[in-house]
Amino acid sequence: MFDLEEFIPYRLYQATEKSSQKFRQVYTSEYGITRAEWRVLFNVGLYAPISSGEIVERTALDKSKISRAVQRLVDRAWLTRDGDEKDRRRNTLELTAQGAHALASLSSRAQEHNQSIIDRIGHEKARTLLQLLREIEAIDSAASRKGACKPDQAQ
Amino acid sequence: MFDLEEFIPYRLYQATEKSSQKFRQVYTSEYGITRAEWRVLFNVGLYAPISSGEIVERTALDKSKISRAVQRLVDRAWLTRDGDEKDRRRNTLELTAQGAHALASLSSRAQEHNQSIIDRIGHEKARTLLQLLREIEAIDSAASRKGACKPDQAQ
DNA sequence: TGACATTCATCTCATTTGCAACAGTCGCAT
DNA sequence: ATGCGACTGTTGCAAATGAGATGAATGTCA
Repeated sequence: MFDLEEFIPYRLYQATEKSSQKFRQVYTSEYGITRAEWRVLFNVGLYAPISSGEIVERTALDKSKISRAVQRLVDRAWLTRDGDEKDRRRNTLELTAQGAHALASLSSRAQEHNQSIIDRIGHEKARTLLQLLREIEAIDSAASRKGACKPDQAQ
Repeated sequence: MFDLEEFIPYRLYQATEKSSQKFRQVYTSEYGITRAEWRVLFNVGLYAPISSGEIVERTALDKSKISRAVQRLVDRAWLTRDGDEKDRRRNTLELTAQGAHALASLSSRAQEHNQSIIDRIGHEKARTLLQLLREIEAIDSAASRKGACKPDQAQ
């Protein structure tokens, strides 16, 4: 009989939720942003100048979700969104000073949070886990598909 | 500097989405159910008779989400929902024959899907991964909290 | 017993979400 | 240049969602 407890996507989901809980408290309660906004902020911080579409690829979130998250961050003056000069369909996103400050603060909290997880399970195990997760992510979704695979989820 | 790529909750989220993509196609396109409904179905299959509240605890999904998922499955005649005789606030959920049939079918698909992941990364690595995920899940969220941690998430 | 807090599930309502449709832009063959 | 398909990001809309309120059942304790 099939055992739900051994079903890898299920275990991954549960571990994701558990490991995210506290940090979600931080960015929702203290900073008033959503997970999508947090994703966008971090990605702009690391890869700016970057377009919305590139963030969609990196995060595998729906493009409309990214579009609206970007809009809210621009409204909050954490990001600037300028038209790309070479391709005017695209946006170019960058941090404002205020956004950079918020990101620095959140980064620090994320670092603490990550360290507490690593401390909990041990450094070696954490390294192993990250490596395994990268292998899971590398699964080629093009294999044996009937149609295109959609990102994001209803849950 | 903080590295998003090494942030365990982020890697977990990405791996979860990637590993769930194809199977989500199965239960959404072919069976027309949501992730929450799938969770409920499996949990009732494994632990029936079970109440809505117990599923909330097991899945860490929001109680209203579970309530509505149960409602839809009852409407679809995959579940029965009877009042508990000893505590009439509670529900007792069980599969109908039709629900059991759907679950058996979905289980088989889930088994295939899980096996394809295991084949991809290797049996030993899969075992290691599951063990590590269980350790992550076991993180005690009671440590150093200010308020209660909420389950589930936005987005 | 009676008063009152707690628990369970559902429901309400404002907000968020995913999907599809859309407008604007580009690449490229003609 | 022109037509046309592919792409980028936004928006409309129905459906899903989360937080808190509600109603009913139970527990607690004097």
